[in-house]
Amino acid sequence: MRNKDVAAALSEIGILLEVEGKDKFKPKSYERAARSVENLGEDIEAIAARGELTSVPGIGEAIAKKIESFLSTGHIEALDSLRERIPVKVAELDAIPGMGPKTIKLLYDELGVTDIESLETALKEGRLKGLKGIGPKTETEIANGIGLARSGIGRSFLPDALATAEQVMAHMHTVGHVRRIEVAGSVRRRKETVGDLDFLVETDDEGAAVNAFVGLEGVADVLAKGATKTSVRLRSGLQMDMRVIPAESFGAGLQYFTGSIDHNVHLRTIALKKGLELNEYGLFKGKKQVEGDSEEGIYRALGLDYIPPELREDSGEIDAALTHTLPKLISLSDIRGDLHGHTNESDGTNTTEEMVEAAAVKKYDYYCISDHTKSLKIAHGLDEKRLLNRIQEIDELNSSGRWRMRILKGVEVDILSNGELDMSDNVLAQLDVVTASVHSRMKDSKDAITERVCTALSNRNVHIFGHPTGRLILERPEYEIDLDRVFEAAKSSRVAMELNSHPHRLDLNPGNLRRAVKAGLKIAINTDAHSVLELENMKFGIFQACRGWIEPRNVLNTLPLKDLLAAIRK
DNA sequence: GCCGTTTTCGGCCCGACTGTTTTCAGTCG
Repeated sequence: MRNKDVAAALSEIGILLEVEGKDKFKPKSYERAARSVENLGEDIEAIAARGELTSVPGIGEAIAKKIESFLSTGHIEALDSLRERIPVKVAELDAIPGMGPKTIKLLYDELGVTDIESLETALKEGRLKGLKGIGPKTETEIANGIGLARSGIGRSFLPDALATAEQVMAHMHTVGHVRRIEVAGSVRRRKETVGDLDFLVETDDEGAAVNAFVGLEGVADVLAKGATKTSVRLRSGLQMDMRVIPAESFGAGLQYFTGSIDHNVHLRTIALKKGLELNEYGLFKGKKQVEGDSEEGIYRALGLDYIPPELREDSGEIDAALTHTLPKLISLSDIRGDLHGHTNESDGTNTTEEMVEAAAVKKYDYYCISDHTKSLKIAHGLDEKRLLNRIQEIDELNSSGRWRMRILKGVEVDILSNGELDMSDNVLAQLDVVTASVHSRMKDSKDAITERVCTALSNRNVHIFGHPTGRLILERPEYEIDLDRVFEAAKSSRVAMELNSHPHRLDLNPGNLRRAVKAGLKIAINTDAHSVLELENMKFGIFQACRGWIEPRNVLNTLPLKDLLAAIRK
């Protein structure tokens, strides 16, 4: 059972209640709970098993009971009876831009529309005409919305979104009469994937800024164009919003549009309790603006330490800011080396020397070459003989004196299905850093994978557990694994958890990073680079580490070489 | 339905834009 399924069920209850229209606030509770579950770092089943569901923000007694029922039976009675009363695929219809609960209800009551198919038929037959509140433009909007929903345009990976944002900002600077432009939203929070881009602009010529924005290369559609807010959709499907904000409100605007929504709601509640009011134009006492030009000022005025965007998920950061216990987050400059990288000896594209040279340019103190092992045939993995040759080769490179940086001898050894390692112990013992990873039989049972991993980590030659959950974002879910047991085993054998920095992996996720550190484990932030270019992915690992509240002292590869080697020695 | 430095009841973020309206409801973020 996946968190996504639980979130979808809660969200459906929320939308159905909204369509029903009896209560204004109940639907919001379900939607809040659904968001909370969706963004949970941990498997909801594990939390339920501990009886701690109500400790999740937005989940109280009633919703906890419903989740438990869903986990054990696959059903929620309240959802079943709602579906009976309103037999409409509300999630499907709600996903159409421009369609909300009121429109769904109207179309169901008047035309019997229950899903995208019947909506399309009703449109084609012209049956929407004459309905109260639906004119020709709304009809067109719904028709276009169906196309968008069908095209399945979803979320973009952070690196792609960031690259687009950089291009937009550069262009706006040259033609948009822009004094200042920032990207806010989930991009600024460095989420793994983002659904749209939010820009904040300070300008001396609003008209010029708006025209520059709607005239950007690749704009397919202008969704809204007002005095301060403009929305466009690119041909790629990505939606971009721009808000024009005056200088005295820029910090408030940045804070507001960075979100997350739950962080903001929490912040506004604190403001209200202090007799203040917070909106995108500032922090107000009555009509008087108390703060607004800087984010720092707003947090300070609310009695909070400054909260970095990566932490703004309403997952404890506001309490920590109140009590001055926020983490001192890691940054890219804390990283002294990279402990996981491939070469063309296995499935990488560059030679060992090319990878080493590129790592040296980064002024690392050390770089670890860790190719795959023999059972990963598709990656041309190394057997004992080839690995021994590599050891000798790296010794020679180190003694050549060509680099000040130390090249570490490593391997990414496969964890076989019985928990044994795909390389003999006496060869592993000759290496500096051994990362053990799962690359096969990912659909085995939770018990099988957990047992297999715990066995592997008990091998005294293993230093790091690579990409611990095996997920590929937007592509492949995590394999089922009991991380609590794995963390326990890793703690007793002094094995670190990898934070794999590849933007499609980012494994461990933020919630699991926090739990790993809480369990007393060290984190190794590695690129797993398969090419020189991928060494740049370290920054995405750092973003993710920040989202996981990681401090430099939690991380293995912030240590100088000597300390690193001492730390992993067993 | 959730939640608590106005705590177990009574609130619940709030502003911008659009379309179909003659003053506002619905959607969105």
